Amino acid sequence: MFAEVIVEIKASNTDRLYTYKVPEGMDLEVGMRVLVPFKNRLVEGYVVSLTDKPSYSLEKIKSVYKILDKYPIFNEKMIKLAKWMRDYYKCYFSEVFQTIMPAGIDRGEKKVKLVRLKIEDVFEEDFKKAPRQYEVLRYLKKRSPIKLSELVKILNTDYGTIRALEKKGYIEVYEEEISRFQVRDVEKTFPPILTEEQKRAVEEVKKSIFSGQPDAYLLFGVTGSGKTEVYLKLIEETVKIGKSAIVLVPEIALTPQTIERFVSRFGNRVAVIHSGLSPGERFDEWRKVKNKEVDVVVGVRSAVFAPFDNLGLIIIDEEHEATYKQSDTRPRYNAKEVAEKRCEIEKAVLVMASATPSLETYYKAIKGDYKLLKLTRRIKASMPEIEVVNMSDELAKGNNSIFSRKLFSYIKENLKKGEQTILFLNRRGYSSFVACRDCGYVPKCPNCDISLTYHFEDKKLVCHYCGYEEPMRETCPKCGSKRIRYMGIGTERVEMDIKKFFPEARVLRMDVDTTRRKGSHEKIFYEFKNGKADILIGTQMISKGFDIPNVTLVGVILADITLNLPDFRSSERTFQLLTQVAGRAGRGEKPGRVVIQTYEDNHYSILTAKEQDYVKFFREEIKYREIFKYPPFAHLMNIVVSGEDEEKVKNASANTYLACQKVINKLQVKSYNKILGPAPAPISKINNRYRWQVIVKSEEREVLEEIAEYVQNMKYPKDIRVAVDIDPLNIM
DNA sequence: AGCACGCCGACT
DNA sequence: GTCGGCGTGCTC
Repeated sequence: MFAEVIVEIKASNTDRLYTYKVPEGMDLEVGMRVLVPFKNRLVEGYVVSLTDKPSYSLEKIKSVYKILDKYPIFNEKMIKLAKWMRDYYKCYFSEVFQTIMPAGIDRGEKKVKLVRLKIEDVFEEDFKKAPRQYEVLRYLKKRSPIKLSELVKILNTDYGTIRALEKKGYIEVYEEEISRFQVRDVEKTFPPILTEEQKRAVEEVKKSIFSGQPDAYLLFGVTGSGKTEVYLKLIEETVKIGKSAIVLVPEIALTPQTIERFVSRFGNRVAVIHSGLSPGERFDEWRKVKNKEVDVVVGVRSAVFAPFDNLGLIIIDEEHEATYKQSDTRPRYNAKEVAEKRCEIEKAVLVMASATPSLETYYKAIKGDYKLLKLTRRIKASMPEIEVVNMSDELAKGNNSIFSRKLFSYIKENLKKGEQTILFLNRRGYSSFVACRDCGYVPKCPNCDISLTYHFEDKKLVCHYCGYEEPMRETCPKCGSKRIRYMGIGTERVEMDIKKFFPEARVLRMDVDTTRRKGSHEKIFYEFKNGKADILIGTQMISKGFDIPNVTLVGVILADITLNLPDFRSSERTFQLLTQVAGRAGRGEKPGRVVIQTYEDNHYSILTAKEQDYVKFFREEIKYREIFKYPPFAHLMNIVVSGEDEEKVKNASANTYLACQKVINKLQVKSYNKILGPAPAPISKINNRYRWQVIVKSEEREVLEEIAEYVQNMKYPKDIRVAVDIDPLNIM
């Protein structure tokens, strides 16, 4: 018997199958990890298939050295998915396997040290000089075995004492595997009665689930229309026929409140995967799935690889969210595409859901590639009233505060009525940059090409890219002037101004700076939900999953921040963000209102968000996409060349450009294509590395794949790095 | 002649 | 990725 193995080496010329002999008596299975001799050392590898006839000259074939797993970690379907990912994202097999493998697998099962009494007959006189040891033995007579850590804690003794007893042979210290599985203690809830719309959606998808037809749906439902309830019902149906379900949720929406909804319905049959898990905990959740202890996984991007072998349903909540795309590490995959492929392989049903679908998804839905389901009405409440305020008018009327008169009076009213307010601003810190009024000097990060953001609380200037910090000086370091101007606003500034104008208000702020510590996110959320504060100020982390009935006012402090980013998706992002934030208002009995402050009150993103008309936004935006050949009418590829020597980076990116052209000429591409650049990336230096980029547009993804393959195998100077992202969601 | 260094290719 | 082979060029 021979094993075809992918070796754990990240290089293009080793990214293929190697054949090894399976020694007599070795119980090797497909999907296991092995240690194999490679050249003159041992490397880790993944067994992809077993065969009788080797595809390599027999005399050169070596033998598998060792099996690393007790059971296979990938099944045939996952290996098929891995192959697809390798071709589709143009990366190495080993990178895919590493991605779909649970982090922490080598940590193995968690072990606990236990202490057991070996000799029952213990005489006090033997321990005249060691009373503490005697104490331990006396306790063990009552309770044995016991956890070592517990014993030490209870008797307030030390490990030396234990070791001494072990040496004398009175006790034994041994290890035992434990599962970190804790039984959750939650009240079970029962499904509410569904609305007609919800029922219709459920019935439709149910048909596909039952028939095993790998259909893909877009569930297009306005905020507050009860999408989660549809998920829960569909999962219930899936589990009923003995299959399992995966629910993908964006990180920021994976709040305790969301988890609770799933857990209260499915109890302990749910595993949760979020980014806060340690590798060991991650592995535990993975193992629960493997051991069939759960039927449902709720989790972030990587949960799409949950090792179910009877998958029936994948749900992607907030389908439009960019977090589903892995942009920093290879493979630069999109969990949405992977889910679609996995469903195809497993004959499972895919349900993508959003109140503001991505242009690509909605386009496919109306073309018929996805089945479109709609939820048009809110369950409890009506849609909130949205007003747009032009901030230049405010300025013209002599109001130079960051609050319009309208928003100001609404906040005041809400405080009086005891109702809650959410203020949204998608930028943290106090001011986005500072400038000297006299010489115009703007402090910049020495490592990155970006101005420093002023953080008032710790009186620091901070780089939001590399984390560089320096103290805020009172005088301009260049000309010594004391007249410093604070440009642009952040959440910290909003908080300060609210406290200034409404000293009686209880205020909370939620952004990266206030949620750095574990659990602080939950803490702030519950404090606000339980009415311990009147106003919550935050960045986009407050735009999702917040279902708080007493919130009747939402203020968008400045919508233009997202609108003016140098990215063709900025209109879409703005519309989505505004709709999502607005959706936080008036979710209970009381009606909600929303005030959007902006300098561009005629922009269609803002106008359609005000009207809460997604379709209208879509029709407007799709026109631009077609004219400028952006997705969904073409695919993009971003190639970022970086290095410490700017000249070398510039040269390398020029060569990259030529290579792109060469491939396109060689392929004789007739469809639309365009190579943009080379040009410095929008942030032209990060962490002392200069960055240049080449962007390629093509109607055919295959063209981009060819280029990606070619460029990634090109020879570059050794300090130059090239990062290729096909179908990027972010081209900064 | 002896060796440091960098490039290239192979690895089952 | 990593090791060894080999050519180049410098030093003893």
